[in-house]
This record gives sequence, structure tokens and C-alpha cells, in this order.
Amino acid sequence: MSDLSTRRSLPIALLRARESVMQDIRPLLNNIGLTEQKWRVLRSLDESGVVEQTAIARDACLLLPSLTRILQSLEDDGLVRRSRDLEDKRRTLVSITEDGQKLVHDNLGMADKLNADLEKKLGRKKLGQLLDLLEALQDPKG
Amino acid sequence: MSDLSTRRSLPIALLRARESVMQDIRPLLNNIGLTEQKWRVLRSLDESGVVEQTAIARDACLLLPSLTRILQSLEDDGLVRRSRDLEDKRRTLVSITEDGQKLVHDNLGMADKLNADLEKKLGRKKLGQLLDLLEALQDPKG
DNA sequence: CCTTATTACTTATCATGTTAAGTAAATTCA
DNA sequence: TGAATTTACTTAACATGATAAGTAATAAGG
Repeated sequence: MSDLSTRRSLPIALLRARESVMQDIRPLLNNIGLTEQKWRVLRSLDESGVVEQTAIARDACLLLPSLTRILQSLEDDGLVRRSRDLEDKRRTLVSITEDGQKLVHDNLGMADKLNADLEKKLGRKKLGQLLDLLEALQDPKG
Repeated sequence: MSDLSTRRSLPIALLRARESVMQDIRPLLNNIGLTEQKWRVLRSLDESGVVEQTAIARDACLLLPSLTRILQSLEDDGLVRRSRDLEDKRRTLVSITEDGQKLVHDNLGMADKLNADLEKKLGRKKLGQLLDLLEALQDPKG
């Protein structure tokens, strides 16, 4: 059980909650040679198509320096492709390769199952409430 | 606004929520020369007294390898003290120094204010709900 | 007792987080 | 139009996260 003093601190509560959820997920991802972050990037690309890095960073909740390294690694593994945007040469456009797509699609079922387990554990209603509250936390200004 | 596909994913929602909360806190801690993790360790020690490292890790939500490095650094800065437990020589007992206590106490007000701001922003009731749901997530078994 | 776990760390290695600084391209504006 | 900003990254440096392996000390079993 957690110490009383930290149990009601939101930053730590969020950390513990995330830690608890990720404990089940990480080993599964490691089995397919991906980190949690790489998986988020690939899923985002699989859904978004061709996008610039800033958009990926926002979507996958990563800082740009981390994303730079991750994309280099994914590119080395042949899972993503990068090219300069000709309309705006500051931008790099990124897309997922067929290998990347296959990797994502082969494992989406696992992700769905984990989500279903979660819903079963906490209850559909509570899970929805939780997601709503988490979203409310991020609303601009407070 | 976040991509629709990731908005309802709990792991990412937790990440975003935490990110949003920490954005206000990190710069303040950096001003007093502490990382978020070091602050958690010092607060824990300030409240717990003399404790072994495993207990600190649990309380501050850190892995032992990280804690090892952090305590070395805090010890170098004279903020904590370590000694071998004579009853069980595997254990290291850690306590906060007077300098460490002063640093914590001088900044507890800041922490309280941030918490009050949060309560004001989200509402006391919703904040309580959120903390309850986060705790429920970690309950053993699901 | 003595061997075999188990516990409480530490060390090592690699990936990511975080901040700051750097770079090139586009935009703003006097 | 040309200097000053801003944007979209990249690089660097250091701290932490995560997994695996190593070490010393205690506990368990036979």
C-alpha cells in the first residue's frame, strides 16, 4: 500500500496509475521488439497517414528530441519512411511502411484485449468517468 | 486538441494528464535545483524519518536503479545521509539532513499552493473522484 | 550445518525525458 | 526588400526509466 502522504497527491497518483497499467503492456510490446513509445508512434502513423513530426509528437505525447531519435531508429528498422516537405522545407513528412503496418495490424488485437480487460476491471462507467476527468485536467487555463 | 484515436486510450490519457500537471511544477522545482524525482524523495524522507531504500522507492514511485543514482547525488549535495543497517547488513538506512529539511520546508508552501490551484480548477469534488478512480485502478487483481 | 533460495541493493547498458542551444527555412514587419 | 521573428526541427548534455545481470547478506529447507 502507498504511503498516506503521497496517496492523495495527484502527480504521484497519476504516476502510480500509469505504472500499474503499463506493467501489463510493456512485456507484450517488448516481445515484438517495440518500446511503448515506438508503439505509440507507429499506431499514430498507421491512422494518420503522412504527417509532419510536430503532429506525431502531439499525438503520441512525446517531445521532439525524443521523437527525432525514435524515428531514426524506426527508419533504420524499415518501419517508417521520411521525406522533406517540398512546400515547406523545414518540415519532414513521415509515413509508415508496409512492414510497419503489418506489425501494427498483427498486434492491434492485443491492444484491444488489454483495453477490454481494463473496462472489465474498472467498469465501463468508471473508465469513462476517469477518461473524462483526465481530459478536464488538461483544459486550457485553470 | 488530441487526436481522436488516442484521446480515449487510458495509458496516453494518463501521460497527457501528468504532463499537463507537471508543466507548472517542473520550472519551480528547477529554480531550487531539484528535479521532480529528487523532490519526491526528499518529501518522503522528511515525513518518514529513517527508512530503507525499498520503502523510499515504493513511496516515491521510483525503480531501485534510479533511486540508487538519485540518493548518491542527494548525498553529494548534503541533503541526505546513508548508513548500513546493523540488524540487516543488506539494508541501507537513509535519512534527510537538516539542509534537506530546510529545503523541503522552505518550499512546502509552493506545493500546497499548486494543489490548491488544482482543486480550484477542477473542483474539490472532481479532484476527489479522480484520485479515487486512480487508486481503484491499482487495486490488486482485475 | 550446508546448500539453495530470497532479499536488498548496485552496476551496466540502452532508450527516453528534459532543457538548452543550434540550424535552416519561412514569415513578419518596418 | 532586408532585418528580426518565428517555426520545425536537430544536436548536445545530463537525468531518469527499464531490463538484466551481479553481489553480499539473510532466510529456508533438508
